[in-house]
Amino acid sequence: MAGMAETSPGPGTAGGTGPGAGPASGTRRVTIRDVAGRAGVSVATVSRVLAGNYPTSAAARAKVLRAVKDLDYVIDGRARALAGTGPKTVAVIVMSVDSPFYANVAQGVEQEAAARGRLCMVCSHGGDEARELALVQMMREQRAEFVVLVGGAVEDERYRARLTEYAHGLAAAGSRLVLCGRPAPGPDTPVLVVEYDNEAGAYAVVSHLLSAGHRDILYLGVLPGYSTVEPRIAGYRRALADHGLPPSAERVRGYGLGRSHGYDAMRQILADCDGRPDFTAVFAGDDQAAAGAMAAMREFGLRTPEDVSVVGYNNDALAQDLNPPLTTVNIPSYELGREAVRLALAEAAASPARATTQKRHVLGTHTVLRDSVARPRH
Amino acid sequence: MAGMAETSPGPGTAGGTGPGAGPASGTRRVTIRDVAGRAGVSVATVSRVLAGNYPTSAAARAKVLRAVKDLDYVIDGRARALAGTGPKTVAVIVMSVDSPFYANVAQGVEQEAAARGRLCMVCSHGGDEARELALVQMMREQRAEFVVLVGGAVEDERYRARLTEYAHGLAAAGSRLVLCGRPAPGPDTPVLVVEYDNEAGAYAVVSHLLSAGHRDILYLGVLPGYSTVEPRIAGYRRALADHGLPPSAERVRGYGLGRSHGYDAMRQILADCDGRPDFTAVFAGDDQAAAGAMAAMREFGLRTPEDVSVVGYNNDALAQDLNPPLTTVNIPSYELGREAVRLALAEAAASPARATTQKRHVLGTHTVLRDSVARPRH
DNA sequence: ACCGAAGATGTAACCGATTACGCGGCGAGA
DNA sequence: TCTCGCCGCGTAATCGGTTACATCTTCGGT
Repeated sequence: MAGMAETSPGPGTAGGTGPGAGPASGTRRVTIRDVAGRAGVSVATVSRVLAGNYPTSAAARAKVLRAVKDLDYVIDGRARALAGTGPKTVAVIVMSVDSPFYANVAQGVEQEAAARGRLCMVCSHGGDEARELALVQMMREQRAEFVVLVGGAVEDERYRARLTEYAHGLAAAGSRLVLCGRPAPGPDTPVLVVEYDNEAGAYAVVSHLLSAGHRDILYLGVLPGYSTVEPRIAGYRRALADHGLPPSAERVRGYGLGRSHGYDAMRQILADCDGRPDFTAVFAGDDQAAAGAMAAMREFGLRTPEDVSVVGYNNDALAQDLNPPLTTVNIPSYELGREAVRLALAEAAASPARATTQKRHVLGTHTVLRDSVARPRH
Repeated sequence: MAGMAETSPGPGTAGGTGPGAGPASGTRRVTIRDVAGRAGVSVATVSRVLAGNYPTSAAARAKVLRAVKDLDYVIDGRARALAGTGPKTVAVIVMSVDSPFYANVAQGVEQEAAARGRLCMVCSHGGDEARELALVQMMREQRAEFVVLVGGAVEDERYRARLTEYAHGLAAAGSRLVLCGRPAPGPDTPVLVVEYDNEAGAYAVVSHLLSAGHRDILYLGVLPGYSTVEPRIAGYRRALADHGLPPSAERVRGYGLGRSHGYDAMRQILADCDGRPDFTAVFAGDDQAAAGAMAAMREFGLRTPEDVSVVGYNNDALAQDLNPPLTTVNIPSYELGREAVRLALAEAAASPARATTQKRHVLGTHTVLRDSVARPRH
């Protein structure tokens, strides 16, 4: 099907049989009543034929289908939704679809939702809290089956309170809030959480640097209070400590993630030390920052990995095309999205009445080894 | 807040309307009638207060607002849509949100639509035609104000026919089809088109190579019949011809775009010529392919741009992080999305009744110069 | 020939909003 | 004091579907 076989006279040409069948003038929308009239049956029969969930005679079915085709009838999704049938919709709200991480998560949600017969809305607020709020409200109004909120945020008390309000509001409407890549705002909030282990990923990749012989490792990209960044720094610290290094070995520098922040921060750092860094390796908060840092180092004549080793975080597509290809931590962004949907659906099946529980899934990370790490010079 | 306790006797007790008044357990959704009951006014008043488009007394307004807050009432977007008010929705259908180009266009549509009070659904079919069809159908059912279809496609007769059917179907439902980055399927189809000048972009970047002294330029990345690729090859050919080179100078090789195709094709080519290429520059069909080609060349000991110059197409974010940074053709992907929305809305304002016209906008491209081009060796 | 079950279809009551229409109350002008 | 007009508000029709319930066949069993 879907083949539009049976070259029906296109909607433009559909003249044919009926009275005033030409869609050319009739500006009113074609309703189920029109179909019923043309087929000579009742609206109930039309509805049943179209839904296919009730026995109908072959004769009636044929007449209805014919009328539908003649009139080019398209059922009204909103009316159908109002009546309680039709496909459910789910929503995913991200900061921006430009970023590969968000895009991947959104893609995962989309795919899994589509596979389960839901249609999916992807919306973005560009970091604007007011817009985020408006989006959640809209999804509540649309009676979205659940809302996936993805990405980190600065976890201050005010924001946590807001999240709690979202969750309760959604729950009250029979819906659900799913947090993706960010922790729950509190223990009693009815949210579903799908996370990945930020701290462990950081621990592993820093351990990799340590076992390559590095002792002076710079962490690049601070974002105070940010829920995805703090654990990475914590993992960095724990790795250092576990290898017997004193706290004085910690070097945490540079504000912000993303390419330009990484670039600017590294330029500043290298300028301050006159091009002779006191570190032999860099752990960048994300791959974009790593790319920026590498660009800055190149400008100072520092080669990767001969002079300074570099590792990143995220395993963006770009990581493999840097020169040299970047060793980094893979986060299962796509799976994160799929899992969010699965979790929400499973939860809805388990307790259809009202969301009250909180569930949490943690997906694993792993470091992917490429060519940006070597043993330190000395 | 969102405390939702407030000892309200539960929605439904106010009017005592329904047969078998809801038992304590069945948490029915709170409707406008519940609000009216609690506020001691009629549903009309509630609606008017909430819409704010009709004079209401301060007393009534206060009571209604109070009841809304107490009951945590959220208006039903579907019912409102059915009644003909509420925000309109627009849809954008892409191949995948993973790809930077699609993501950018989607972002542009999203932003512009949001700025104009529409809510926006982003959906993707992974190149699956059946799914694309289903998506368009769904958007028709949702009565989307317009549907943006983005990206190239192989332009065979069958596909063109399909597009024509989409357009007519949407037009019949009072909606509109907007094509983004792809030509109209025919002159009489009611579609809106926003394109960028593929051919001119290719012409410009190849001219850049030519004026740097290159005479042996390889085009990499064929995709027969594909609407975005063919013009690039045409531009390449025209540039060569305009510089007085004979058709025999044309070298068009390699099937497919994307990183892996570029990598594989270049490996094959270099293997065939034993690492001694008969070209001094490469024009890759997109930046990803350029990245792959550069990786392959590196494996053969060929440096960019000292041994071979490289240019790409798209100006993906990745282009600036390749080593060396890639000279490429910028396409205004973000603007493409915004313009699609503007065009559709302008058109809808112009002829509210029924879409019948076809409009076309072409956005410009420009080449961005970076470090991947040098004068040829000899 | 009669009765009841099963099957197909029609009627009308929903779903939850918006809004045209009509009515009561109140202030102003005669 | 009696209208007239306006303002605020309630009643009910409407949007376009779904579906419980009633109705009308038709058919098999005895």
